[in-house]
Amino acid sequence: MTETSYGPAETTSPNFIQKGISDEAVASFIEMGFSSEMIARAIEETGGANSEPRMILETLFNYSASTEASSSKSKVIDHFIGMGFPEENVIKAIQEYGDENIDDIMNALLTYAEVDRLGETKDVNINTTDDDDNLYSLSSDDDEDELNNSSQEDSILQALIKMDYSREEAAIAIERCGEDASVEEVVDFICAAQMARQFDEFFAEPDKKEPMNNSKKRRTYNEPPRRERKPNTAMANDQLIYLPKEMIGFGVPNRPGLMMNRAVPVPDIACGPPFFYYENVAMAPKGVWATISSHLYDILPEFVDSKHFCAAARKRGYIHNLPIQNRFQIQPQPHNTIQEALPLTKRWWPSWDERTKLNCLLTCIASAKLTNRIREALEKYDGEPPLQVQKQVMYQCKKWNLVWVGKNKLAPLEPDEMEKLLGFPRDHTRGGGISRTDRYKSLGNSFQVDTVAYHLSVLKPLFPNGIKVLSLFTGIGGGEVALHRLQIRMNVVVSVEISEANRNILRSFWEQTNQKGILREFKDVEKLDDNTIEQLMDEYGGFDLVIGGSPCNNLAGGNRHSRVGLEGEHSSLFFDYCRILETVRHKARQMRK
DNA sequence: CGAACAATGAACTATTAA
DNA sequence: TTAATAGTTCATTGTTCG
Repeated sequence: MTETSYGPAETTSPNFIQKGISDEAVASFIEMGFSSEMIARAIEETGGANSEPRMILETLFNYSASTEASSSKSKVIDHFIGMGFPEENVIKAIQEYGDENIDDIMNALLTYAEVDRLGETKDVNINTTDDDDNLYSLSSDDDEDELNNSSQEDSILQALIKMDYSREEAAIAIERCGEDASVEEVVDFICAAQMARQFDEFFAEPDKKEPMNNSKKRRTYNEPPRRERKPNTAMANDQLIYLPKEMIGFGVPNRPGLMMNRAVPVPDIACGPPFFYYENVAMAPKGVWATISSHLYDILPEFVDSKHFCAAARKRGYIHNLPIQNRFQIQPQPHNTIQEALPLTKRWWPSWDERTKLNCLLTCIASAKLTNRIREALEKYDGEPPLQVQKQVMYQCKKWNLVWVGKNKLAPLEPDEMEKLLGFPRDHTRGGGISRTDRYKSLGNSFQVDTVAYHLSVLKPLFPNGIKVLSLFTGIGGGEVALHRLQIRMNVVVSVEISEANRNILRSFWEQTNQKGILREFKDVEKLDDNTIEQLMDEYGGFDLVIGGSPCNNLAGGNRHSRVGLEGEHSSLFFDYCRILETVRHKARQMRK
């Protein structure tokens, strides 16, 4: 990865920019995640100075498609890097053992990791090298209290911890699988255990079957501790759904734990068509997801953190009746770390800020005064500030998602950076008279496109001739952008969105991407009555997909004022989602007869 | 000038999980 | 304990447009 310019005054452009291709075009390719080398090659191949941006883009897509399909080697490399092994070790192992035998590579990597670890422990105090790469390699300094155990069992434990399993979980799994078990076996065990746990949690009925004072009742490890405080009585009889420790849903790319089938199948009554896809915040007040699930055919939510897809966290629950096999990612894939996604920040990132992922992108940003105060505080010190100061700065960085934009200079994300992290095209929310504040608001309330597209990708082979979509709470069109980037043709989109600014954004996206299908816009889900829905279905021949995430204002943790649960003023619109979905499904059944 | 709108910054707060 | 969290309200200042 070559760093080029970092400020408007710099004029050191890469060579290919002089060849008649506009800077903007090149910048947008880089924006999309293609490397300078690839772009140069694509320009060369499509006619040099005379090539058109469209042709270049097509060629670039072909590159990424072909590397995806033909190079099993790069796939294997990605696989192991995804597990958390350092890239250099992965390449070394593949050079040594080829890319065929996964087990051999795994064993080699474990050996390297072991060697590295022993090496590290010897020179613990020589940790303050100026090597920038240190920032981006996985740090495992926090394991210093457990040294000198080089048994196979321990190396497997280390590997599992590197894969982000908890020490406790990994240790239990190793114990159950026996000393001689391979890493794969242990991972399989953990996955099976996760599935079983999901199943148990969904079906366990603590209130009915066993009295709560039965202390023998086995508690799952992520069950919250019992409190003296009385639980919310409105929810006391509801079945609770617990959040999984690792928010990977039915699986995310490049990580272990991919499920081939749901632990709890979709009940017959909810099986498509039409398909539906519902989304909301994962960390809603207790009992909310149980209620949501009970209103959506008791389908178990899929909880996914978008940090597995991009450089920002976004913990969300999704309830849908889509198949889960053969999912794929949209291309080009987003950058995986803050430093890759925002390359201009890399230069200013201090070594004591170890973040590689941002926290959840919200609707509010930090004040300029705050970042200025931090700058003034940091300027007092020549080198690294004292630990206590570092700690306070990091607290603010994490709280407000600040990034380094200059020496001692922090700033909140710009709207275009949020667009990029969320998987939208550049300037998706720009123009059309929308204020900056409203851009933040709309973006903060949006889908993460790569995550949603991964789930929706299963629709591509099912609808080769395009689909008809009913999009509720459309917002800035996260679902539509996902479908577009999946190259699934949208024959009809009936969109319901209350905000005029957001409707404008979707309409201009529709025009800019030359959509041939019909875009029909409504304002208010509450006013979309059953008659209208049936008329629309008659007119268009039904819907193939009902997609939407209902308001989370009254569920979100950030809300100090009215976090009152699903019945809140805004969040209760969820019930309109249910009403509309059921109307569509009922009508669809009638139309099939 | 003055109304309307946009931006700013601070003070709010509690549930949940690890 | 620490950490995270698609947020709301309100006073104030800035900006635009007749």
